[in-house]
Amino acid sequence: MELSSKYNPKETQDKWLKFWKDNNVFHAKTDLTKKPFTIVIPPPNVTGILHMGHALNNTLQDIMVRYKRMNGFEALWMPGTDHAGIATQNVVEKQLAKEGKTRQDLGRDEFLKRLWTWKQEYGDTIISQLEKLGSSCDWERTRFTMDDEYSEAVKEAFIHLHKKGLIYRGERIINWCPRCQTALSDEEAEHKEKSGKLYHLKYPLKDDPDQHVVVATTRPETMLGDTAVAVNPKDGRYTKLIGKTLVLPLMDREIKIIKDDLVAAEFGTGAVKVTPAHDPNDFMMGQRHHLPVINVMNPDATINEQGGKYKGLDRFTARKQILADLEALGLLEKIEDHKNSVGHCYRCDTVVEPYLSKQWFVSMKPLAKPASQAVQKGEIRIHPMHWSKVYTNWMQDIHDWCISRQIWWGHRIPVWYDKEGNHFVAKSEQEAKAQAQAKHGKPVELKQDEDVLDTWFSSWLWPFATLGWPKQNNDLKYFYPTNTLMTASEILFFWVARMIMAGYEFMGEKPFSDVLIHGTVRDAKGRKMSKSLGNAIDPLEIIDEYGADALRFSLIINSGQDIFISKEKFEIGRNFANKIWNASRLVFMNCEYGVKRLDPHSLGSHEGGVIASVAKQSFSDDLDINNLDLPSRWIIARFYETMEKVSRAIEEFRYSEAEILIQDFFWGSYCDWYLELIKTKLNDPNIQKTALFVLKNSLKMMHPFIPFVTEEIYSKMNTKDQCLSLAAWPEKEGTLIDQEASKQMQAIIDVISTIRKIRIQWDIKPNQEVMVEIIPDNEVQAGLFKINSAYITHLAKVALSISSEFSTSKDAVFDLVGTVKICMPLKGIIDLEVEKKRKREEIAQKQKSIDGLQSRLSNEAFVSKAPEEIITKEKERLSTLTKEVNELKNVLSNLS
RNA sequence: GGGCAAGUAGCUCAACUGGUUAGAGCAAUUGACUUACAUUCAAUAGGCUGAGGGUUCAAGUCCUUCCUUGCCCACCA
Repeated sequence: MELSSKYNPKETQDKWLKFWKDNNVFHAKTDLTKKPFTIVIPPPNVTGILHMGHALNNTLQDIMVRYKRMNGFEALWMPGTDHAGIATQNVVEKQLAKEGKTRQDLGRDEFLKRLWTWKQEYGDTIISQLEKLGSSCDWERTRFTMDDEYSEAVKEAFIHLHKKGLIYRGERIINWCPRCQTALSDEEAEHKEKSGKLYHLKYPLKDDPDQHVVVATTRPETMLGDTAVAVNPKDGRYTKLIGKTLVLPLMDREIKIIKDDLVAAEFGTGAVKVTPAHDPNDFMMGQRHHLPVINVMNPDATINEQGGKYKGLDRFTARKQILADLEALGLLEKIEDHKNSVGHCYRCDTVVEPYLSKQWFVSMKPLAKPASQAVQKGEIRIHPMHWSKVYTNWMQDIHDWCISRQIWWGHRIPVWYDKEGNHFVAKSEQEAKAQAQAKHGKPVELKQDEDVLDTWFSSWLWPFATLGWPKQNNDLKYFYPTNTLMTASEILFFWVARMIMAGYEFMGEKPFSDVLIHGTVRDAKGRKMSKSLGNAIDPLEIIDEYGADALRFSLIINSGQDIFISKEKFEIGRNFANKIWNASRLVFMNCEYGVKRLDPHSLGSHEGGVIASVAKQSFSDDLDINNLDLPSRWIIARFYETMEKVSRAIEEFRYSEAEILIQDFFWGSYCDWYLELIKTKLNDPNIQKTALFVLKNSLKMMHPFIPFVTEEIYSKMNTKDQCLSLAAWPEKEGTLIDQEASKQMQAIIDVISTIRKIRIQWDIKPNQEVMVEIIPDNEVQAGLFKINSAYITHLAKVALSISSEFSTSKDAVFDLVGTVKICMPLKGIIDLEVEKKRKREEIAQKQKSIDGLQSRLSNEAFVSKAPEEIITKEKERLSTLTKEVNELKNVLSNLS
C-alpha cells in the first residue's frame, strides 16, 4: 500500500471534531470533587464570520482551557454569540433594501420576525467556524444574548439599577448616526482626523448693520439653530459688545452676545456661535444662560421646518447652499483649512451628528469606584500590566453611559408610559399595569418605550448571565467567578471595564481574576487586517490549505505585542505538524511496544511491511533507568526540563515562548538528535520504550497548542485514555531523571556540533576506527572528493549511534573526541587541508576575550566590589579560554 | 494637549531582580537523496542594542534629555 508521507490534516480534523462532539468531551459539570476553571468567550457577533482576530483570541483561550482540563480542573469554556444590535439590524436592512423595502414598510413585529429568521439561518455560522479551530467549548451550553433566560437577566439588571437610582432619562446631546438613526455611546463614535474647513461668518449688529461680529465654525449649517454668540469675558476685543443684539443672517433671528469662560479667546475669532441643540458645549452654555434650544435637523440629518427655506435639504447640501447664500450677502468673510477630528459611526462610518434627544443613561461614577479599586488592589490583574494604568485612567473621568438605542433589534427597554408621561419600570406589561393602577387607582392604558438597550448593556452581564443569573443555581455557585478573560484591547472599555462593574454590582464579586489583553493581527506591513484594505487572510482558507493546527501554531508562535502575519508564516505550523507526524511514523514503524494494531492506511504503516509484529504486550511506562543508554537518559531529562518550562510559560500566559520551547525540544532535540542516534538501535526494547515514552508525553505537552495531530497520533498508541483531550498532563518522574548523564550527553552534542573535518581512512569498513578532529570549517577537500560539512555532522551522528562506548556512557565524551567508528565504507581518503587563517582568527578572537577578562580581574575596584560568584565565574572562564587557545595553538603548529 | 507602550541582525522577537563573548526563528548565501520527513538535513554570513548625557567595578537592562513609531483618552466653535 502506497502511503503518502505527508500528513493530511483535513481527514484528521473531521474525525476528531466528530469524536469530540459525539462523546461530549468538553462538557463541564458541577463536580465538587474537582476544582472549577471557567472562562467565557468574548461573544462574537451573530453577523460575524471568522477572521484572524477570532482565530487568535480563541486559540489562546483554547490553549488555556485544554491545559487546565489536562491538569485535573473541571474546565468550562462557555461559548455564545452576541445579538450585536446595530450590526445585525444593518445586515437585515440591507437585505430588505434589495427587495426595495425599508424596516418601516414591514413594521416592527414583521421586521423582528425577519431578524429572527436571519439569526436562525446564519447566526450559527461563527459558532461552527470557531468549532473548526478546535475550540474546546462546552457547546451544549451555547448562549445567545437574546435567549429568553438571558433577556430576563437584562431586565433584572435594568430594574435593579433603576431602583438604586442609577438609571435616569434625560435630554442630552448625544452622538447620533443619521444613517442608522440611533444614538451611539461615546465609545461607539470613532474620532478620525480629517482636514476640513473653518468658515468665518459675519453676524451683523442689530443697531448697526454695517458692524458685525465674525464667528468661526466648521459646521455652518448649524447656524440655523443659533441662539447666541459667546465670547470670553476677559477678551478685550469684545467687552463693549457683550449684551448687544445680533441679527442671525438668513434666519433674521435676534440673538444676544453673551460671555462664557468656555470660550477660548485664541481660537478662531474669539467669538463662538452657540447652537444648543447641536453641540454638547453649546448645550451646556445654553443651560447656563437659559437660551432657547432650536433643533434644526430631522433624525436623518436633513433640515427640518425650523430651518426655514433650507427645509428638506441634507446637512451637507444645506451647508453648500448656506455658504453660497452668505457669500451672496457678503457675510462669508473667509474659509481656512482646518484639521479636526470628526466622529464616525463605528458600524457604518457615517459622520456622527451631535444631536439633542431624550435618552436613558446609567450613572457610571458609583459603579466605577469598586471596579477601579479592584484593579488597583490587584484583585483583578490585567496583563500586560501597563493596561491597568490605562484602565484606571479611564475609570477616573468616566462619563455616564447612554444606553438607549433607536433601533428595533435588541432588548426593549422595560419601561412603560401612561398618558401623563409617568413611567413604570417593570419586567412585563402586566407588572407595569399593576404599578400604574396602584398609582392612578384605576386601570390605565400604557405604552412601552420604543427604544432598545445598547448591545453592551446585555453583554456586560455575560460572565454570570450565561450561568443562569438571576437564578441562584448550582452552575452559578460552582463556576462563578470565572478565572481568566482573554480579549483584544479594542473592547477594554466597551466590555471588560463594564463587566467588572457589573460583576461587583450584581454579584458582589469580581467576574474574573485575570484579564489578558492580546495584540492585533496585522499584515506583514503592519496594517490592520481589514476587508476594505483587501489585506485580510481568511482563517478558513488557511485551515483548508494548511490545517487548523498549522493556523493555531503559527499564530501563537508569531504573537508578540502585535501579530504580523502573511500567508507564508503558516508554513511554520504546517511543517511542524508534518514533522511530528513523520517522527511518529519512524517510531511506530520500529517499535513493537505500545502501538495499537495498525490498519494498512494509517500512520506508521510501511511499504515493505516492516511492522510485522504488533504489540503483544501493552506498553507501560516501566522504564528502568538502569537499562537506559546515555542518549535515552538525556532525552528523558530534556523532556522533563522542557515540560516544566512549558507549564510555567502557560501559567504565566507566555504562549509563544511555550511554543518555541516545544519546537526546540521536539524538533531540535528529539528528532534531530535522539531519533538520529537511535536509528540503528531500534531493535533494543529499552530504546523503543524510551522513544515511545518521550513521544507519548510530548504529544500531551503539545496537545493544547495543536490538538488535532496529537489526538490522531495518540489514538494509535496503547493508552487507557478515552482521548488525548481528556488525558492527564505528564507528571514529573524524578526517578527517571539523570542530570549527570544529561549533562554529559549535552557535552557530546556540543562537541559534535563543532566537528567540521574528519580524518577518515581510505576504504573504511564498518566498525573501523577513525580519527575525528575538531576543526571548524565548512568544506573538506580531499583529493578528488569533496565532503560537505553537513554530511560530516550526519556521519558523526551515525558514528555515535553505533559506537559501542555509548552504552557504557561515562567516558564517552572523551572517547568520542578521539575516536569513533564509522558505520559505512567511504570511498576516498579525506585528508585535511587546514585553514590556518581561520585558526588564527579564532585564536585572536579568544585572545581578545582573555585580555578583557584579565584587565577586569586585575581591576582592584572590580575585585573588591563584585560578588564572589561573578569573580569565580570569570576566573573559570579565563582558564578555559586560555586552555582552548593553547590547544588551538598546538593544533596550528602541528599543521604547519 | 494628557497618558501608556515600544525602539536590539534585513524581518519577527529573546536576554530572569544590572554580571561570562547580546541569543533564536524567518529571509539571504552555500551545499546535500542521508532506509520518518525536501513541508527535510547541514553550514555561512549578518550587531557601536535609536541618539546624547549620567549612576556603577560592571549598563541592552537603572536615571535624564532628545528623536522615531504605535496605542488610548480628551478637546477642537
